[in-house]
Amino acid sequence: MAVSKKEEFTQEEIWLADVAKSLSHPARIKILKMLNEMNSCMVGSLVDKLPLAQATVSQHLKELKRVGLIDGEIDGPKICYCVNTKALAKAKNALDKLFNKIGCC
Amino acid sequence: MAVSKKEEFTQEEIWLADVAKSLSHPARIKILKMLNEMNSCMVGSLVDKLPLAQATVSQHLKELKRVGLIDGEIDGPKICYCVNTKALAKAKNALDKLFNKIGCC
DNA sequence: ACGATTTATCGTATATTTACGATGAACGAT
DNA sequence: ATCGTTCATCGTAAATATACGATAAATCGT
Repeated sequence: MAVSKKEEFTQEEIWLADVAKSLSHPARIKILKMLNEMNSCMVGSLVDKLPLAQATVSQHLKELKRVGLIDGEIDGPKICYCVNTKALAKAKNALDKLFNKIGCC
Repeated sequence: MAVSKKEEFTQEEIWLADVAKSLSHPARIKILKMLNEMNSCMVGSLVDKLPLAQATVSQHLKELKRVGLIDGEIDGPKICYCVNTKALAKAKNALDKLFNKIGCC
């Protein structure tokens, strides 16, 4: 795009769009599910179960971390990722609010 | 990307990611709100209230239509867009389900 | 039929996303 | 101190997204 017009919207709209963007790839949806289902949340475990290279998984984790949906905790040479339940709740509430608002035409 | 790996995920994950993608731009968030708030849902009315050119708004509408969140109804030379409440409810339920599933690590 | 109005589509430029191999940085173990 | 393990980052290539002006298509009114 020539220039982004995103800054012309409200902070709430920009933030919500950003959260949606972080959920806009099936790998990231799956990662969020896996972080909850698996005992271990090391990056290697995720890479093993995803059809993606380690570098790519790391990029997806970075995107989820960017919007705060997950946190990474250093554990020796490994890193344990986990869902940030607070951020998750905030996102859920905002999306619920949006969906409730837009009912019908 | 060299090649998309999206087809390696479940249909549910792909679809949910697609819905999230359609919500991943503030203009599209705003359009959904406006379609509900405004009496008229003609494209021209949307263009008037958005900081974007007509062609760009049309593109955003196309994206929302692609995933089924809105429908367009021909009304003479104009087109009246409205939210598809059924698709909206489906999206809301799927997102709720996802958010409820992923609690904590 | 003609002109005005409304919206979609085309063409295009630039930015961002997705993907991977290679490399680097941090740590534990020997 | 060195080696293997783990993960992030860099560099890069290709796909997709965003934005706009210009143009086409459809419709209504005259």
